[in-house]
Amino acid sequence: MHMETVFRKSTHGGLVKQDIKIKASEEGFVEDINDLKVGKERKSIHNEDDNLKSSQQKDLTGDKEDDQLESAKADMEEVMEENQRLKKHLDKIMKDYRNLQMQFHEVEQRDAEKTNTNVKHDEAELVSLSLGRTSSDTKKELSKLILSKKENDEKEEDNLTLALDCKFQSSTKSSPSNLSPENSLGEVKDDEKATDQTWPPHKVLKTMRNEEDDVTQQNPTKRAKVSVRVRCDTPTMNDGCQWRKYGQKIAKGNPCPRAYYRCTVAPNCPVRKQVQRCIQDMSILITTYEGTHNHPLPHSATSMAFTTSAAASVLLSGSSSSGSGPTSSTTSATTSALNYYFSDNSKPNPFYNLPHSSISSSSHSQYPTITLDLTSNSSTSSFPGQNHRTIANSNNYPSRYNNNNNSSTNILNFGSFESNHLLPISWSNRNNQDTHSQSYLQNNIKSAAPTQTLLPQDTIAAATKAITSDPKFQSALAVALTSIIGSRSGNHHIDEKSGQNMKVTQPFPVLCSFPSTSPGDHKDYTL
DNA sequence: CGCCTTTGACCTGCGC
DNA sequence: GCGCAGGTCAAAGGCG
Repeated sequence: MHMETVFRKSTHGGLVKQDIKIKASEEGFVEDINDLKVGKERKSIHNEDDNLKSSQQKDLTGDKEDDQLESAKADMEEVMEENQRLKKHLDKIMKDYRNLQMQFHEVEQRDAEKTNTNVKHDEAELVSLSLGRTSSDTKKELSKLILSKKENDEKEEDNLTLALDCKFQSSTKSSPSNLSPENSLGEVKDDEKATDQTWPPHKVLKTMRNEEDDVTQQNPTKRAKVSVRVRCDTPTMNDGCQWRKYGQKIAKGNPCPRAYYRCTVAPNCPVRKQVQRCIQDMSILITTYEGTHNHPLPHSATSMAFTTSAAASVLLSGSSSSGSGPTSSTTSATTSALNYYFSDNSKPNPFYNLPHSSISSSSHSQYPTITLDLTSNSSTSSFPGQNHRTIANSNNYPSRYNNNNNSSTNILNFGSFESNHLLPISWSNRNNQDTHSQSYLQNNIKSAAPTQTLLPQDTIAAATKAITSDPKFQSALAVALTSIIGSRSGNHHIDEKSGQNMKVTQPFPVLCSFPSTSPGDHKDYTL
């Protein structure tokens, strides 16, 4: 890995940054920040053109030429200063990258020692997480990082039962089903099938259907659920997939019926979702996804799938800290409640264009569940009485999603993010299937922001420090990085056989704002 | 006619 | 063992 910075001197002495690249191809990590070129360069060039013209009319205005020369010099200095700032920015990025790499190597070494003794035991415990990316050695290593970190977490917290197994299969071996971004939702290995599926004779049909689910057998005790809360006037949230309603129930505590949908994109797809109105706010639609698609996803569904898989990865990687009940960690300050910001730049969408959202997770129920709250705003909470400005338990959530009182479902809303840093994620509607919508995931964990004056700085610093020092946070971070890197490195063809255009034709600009341990010193990573 | 929704019955897990 | 609640099945009917 080395950084390559090329500065070219223009014919008029102006310093033009031609290209800045971080070459880390051996790690599969290539960063191109050509876009960092500042407008002042253009301004400089423009002024240099002016200088040319003025030189031709030298005999007319000598004083004017001097002024222009001085202004050009001033511009040059500005450009150089800007370049220095960019270099510092790059240095900071590289420094953090090296730190992560060093941590990775350390954990990898520890993992290698443990693997020999714990492989068989772990395989039965692990939840497969494949974020729908073609793999490279980098991702395998990163998955090892996540895995090993998870093992460390398990050692630290004996009660933990959830583990993470990122399976990045090689591009030559991966099947289309494994390329589905939603494949990360709590997939478990087949070896658990025998113990988990003991059907009575009258369940032959169900058994046959489960056997047809060739990709996965999902252990109901470990598969993750991803609940998405959005403001939506339509009966269901259009997430791009095709669903067939197979049931409806009045759940206790909520007069609004809960509808059960099954994915009909593929005949044997095990993915199901539940849709229910929030009792506290009928405009809020709660959609809970469960299971793993065993088929290529329509292009319009990949965004939501990616979002839910990322949320699930956060849940699975950080479930130990956010879990509730007897298995929950007591380190409530390190609760992995991250703040996800979504917006949509491809097409205005009243439902998805929600720049401020939050996620929370809980595992008090049978399945670990993560809730993506896309209804909340940093200034206006969708839940009466819920205060997002504090590190508060979201006990005002509907009881189904947060009926725990053990501080296990926390929301850390670290305030709003500057609008120019917001990068969008689009959950495409069927209406724009023909357009190449860009999917952006921005995973922001805020350390400090000007808008959070209501939150004591020491509280912010303590919480931020607790989170960033939490190995589970690092695991979640690694998962996010893995998915991001994978999405960029491959221009991945998710579905080539079916002819669907699943190719990500544009880069995947994701900006992660990683918190530092001191307020006001957060680092921005443009991936 | 095929697909989808509706809806009551049935199954299963869990708590008491 | 019983009751409750959640989840699923499948027949019936609607709709394009």
